[in-house]
Amino acid sequence: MTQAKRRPRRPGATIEDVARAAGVSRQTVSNVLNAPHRVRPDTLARVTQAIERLGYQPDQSARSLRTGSRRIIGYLAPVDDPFDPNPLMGGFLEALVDAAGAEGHRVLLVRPPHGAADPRPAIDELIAARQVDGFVLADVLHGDARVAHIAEAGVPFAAFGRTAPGTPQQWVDVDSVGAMASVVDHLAGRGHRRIGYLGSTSELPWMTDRLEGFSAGLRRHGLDDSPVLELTTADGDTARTVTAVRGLLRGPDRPTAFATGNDMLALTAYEAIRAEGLTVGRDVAVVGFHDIPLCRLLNPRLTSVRLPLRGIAAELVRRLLAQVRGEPVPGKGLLLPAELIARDSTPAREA
Amino acid sequence: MTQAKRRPRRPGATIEDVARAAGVSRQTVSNVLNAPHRVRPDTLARVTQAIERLGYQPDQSARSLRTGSRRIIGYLAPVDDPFDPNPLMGGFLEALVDAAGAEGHRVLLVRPPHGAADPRPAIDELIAARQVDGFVLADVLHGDARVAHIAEAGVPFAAFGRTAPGTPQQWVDVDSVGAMASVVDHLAGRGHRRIGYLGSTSELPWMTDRLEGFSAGLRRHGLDDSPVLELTTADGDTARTVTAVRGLLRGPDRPTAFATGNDMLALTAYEAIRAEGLTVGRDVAVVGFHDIPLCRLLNPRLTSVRLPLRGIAAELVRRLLAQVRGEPVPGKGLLLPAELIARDSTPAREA
DNA sequence: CTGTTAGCGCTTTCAG
DNA sequence: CTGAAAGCGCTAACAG
Repeated sequence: MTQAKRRPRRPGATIEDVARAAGVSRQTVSNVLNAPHRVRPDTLARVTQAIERLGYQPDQSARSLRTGSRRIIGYLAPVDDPFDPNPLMGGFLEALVDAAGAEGHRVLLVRPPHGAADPRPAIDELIAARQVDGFVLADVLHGDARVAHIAEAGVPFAAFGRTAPGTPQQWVDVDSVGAMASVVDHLAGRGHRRIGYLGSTSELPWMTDRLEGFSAGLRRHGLDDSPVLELTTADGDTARTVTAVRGLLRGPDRPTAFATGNDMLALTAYEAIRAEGLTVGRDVAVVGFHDIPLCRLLNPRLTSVRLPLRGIAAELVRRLLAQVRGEPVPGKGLLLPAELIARDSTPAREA
Repeated sequence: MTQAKRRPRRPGATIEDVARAAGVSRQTVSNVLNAPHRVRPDTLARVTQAIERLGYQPDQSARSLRTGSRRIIGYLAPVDDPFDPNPLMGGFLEALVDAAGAEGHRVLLVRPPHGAADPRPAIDELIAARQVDGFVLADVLHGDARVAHIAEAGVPFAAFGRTAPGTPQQWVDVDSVGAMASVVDHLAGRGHRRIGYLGSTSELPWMTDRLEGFSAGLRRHGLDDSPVLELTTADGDTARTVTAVRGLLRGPDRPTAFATGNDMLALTAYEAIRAEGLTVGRDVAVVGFHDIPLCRLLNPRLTSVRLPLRGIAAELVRRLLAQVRGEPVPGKGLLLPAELIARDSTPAREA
């Protein structure tokens, strides 16, 4: 009685319970779980059945203590930038949880406390308490302080976004250049010869990549000496952006299509086009970037570039766990292609 | 040497290292951490210093194994509905991580594997592996299967959204009725007498609450016998919604303002208003709901209702941990007020 | 192929 | 107030 009182254990079955139920010893049960091939088939069946019946699962804390593997991945979420609403936060996180789950790992969310900018203490705590096997980072920039810190601590990680040359090249990223070039392909294929680009002044690598891809696309189609219209505007200042786009639409060589750096900018383009009395899609085609859910709700529905989030997540998990397990890992980063989702904002044009 | 080889331990310091460094025994170090008052001040100082110096933190697995407390909260994320983009996924999750962190807990993400609809196996695994102390659920509906399942398993939980009468009333929710009534207050205060409502046909409780709050607000201002304009349309069918709203705007008693069930519907209202050649804000005021980042980017910037996500998260964590610790918990749910953020889409009107 | 033994790092009685 | 001893549930050596 006192003993029962003393352990406030949840009704969870222990390995011993299973062993007793199956008439074997603890270690046999352990073997069934961790090295099934070393157990005789009939014994295995009996034990497996007992496991099922009792709903047994090893206590992860005990297992971790013993093996050193936590089966948990720490996810360092980016701080959401309200001006470039992050498609990652929704879709990528889901993809990451799925990918980790497929490998028997869970995802623990890490964020510096509200107000604190430096994520390193939060990272250190997790490492010191040995709560994670490694980290996945999103929105990684070249000189990312988090990467440097984690790398120095000698903890495995994998980054969504290219890391600096000096640090481990454990990253996966979207081929933004190629993606934006394919946007130009798409528009050129629909007969557009004057294509504007609506980007952002931000120096974020993916933003500069998109502009670069746009230029490359124009060149590929011999449009680089046709009126190239590049417009970079201050983030968040929608009204000014609308004005600028309207100016372009009134100019002599009015663009018949716009490629944009993200879906919100595409929305701004919609507004400017309408303000000029033109019809989006028919008069001026628009392509967004990110393919956030909003795209399907706009009128006309917005053609956009969908990031391969599931692929990225899977690849990140694969690389991270390879490091954790001490398996050989590719020493180079990986670039994944994005996919253009054609919708009503870029209709096929009459010849 | 063989011994060193055999344990692939991360360089983390152990309690023994600290004890040795401070010249005390292990248990004294443990006491310093878990019962500081039982340690002599000078000893405490010496040990604390050693802890700092070594960057020591208790191994969470070992601690969990011993105490039974995991210091981890499982978060059951809602499956994101593309037609009612969930403001929770971003803001609420951040708020939850913060609130949990303030109580020394971390957040583990739970989702059924991609494709699988039933979240219960995922929940059961977590419980059986004793990986979490309890759950926080979001987007909880009255007859929520997850709640029933977790409650039956006898595991502590706290829900964002009201649970059914039969189940434990461990929930926190937004006062949607009051919030929408205050939207009417806001509009009535700006002189509007004919206010339309743009909602959704969905039977989601918060949506019906918003409509109810709208009606209550009208009544409060004696507007309930003025032309009450309620419009419920099918989710996602933007084009049809625009048409319907345009119809209202052409009618005899044209509304001068719209309250809407969410920000995307407000965006649809913008579109309809413009299509009628009217100006949003000046001719027709619009109020959204959720205050997603988009609100600040629209032109004019959208007045919207901001959910008290931080308050909700804090209260959920408080209630959950009270259960975990066996402290008394309030047997009733809690309703928190939302806040109206006035912007340019509802300008003060000239008399 | 199965059973015995030891110990991961920590907290918690219980004596001193 | 501090030291010794036990054991949480599990896995990995080794012996049978």
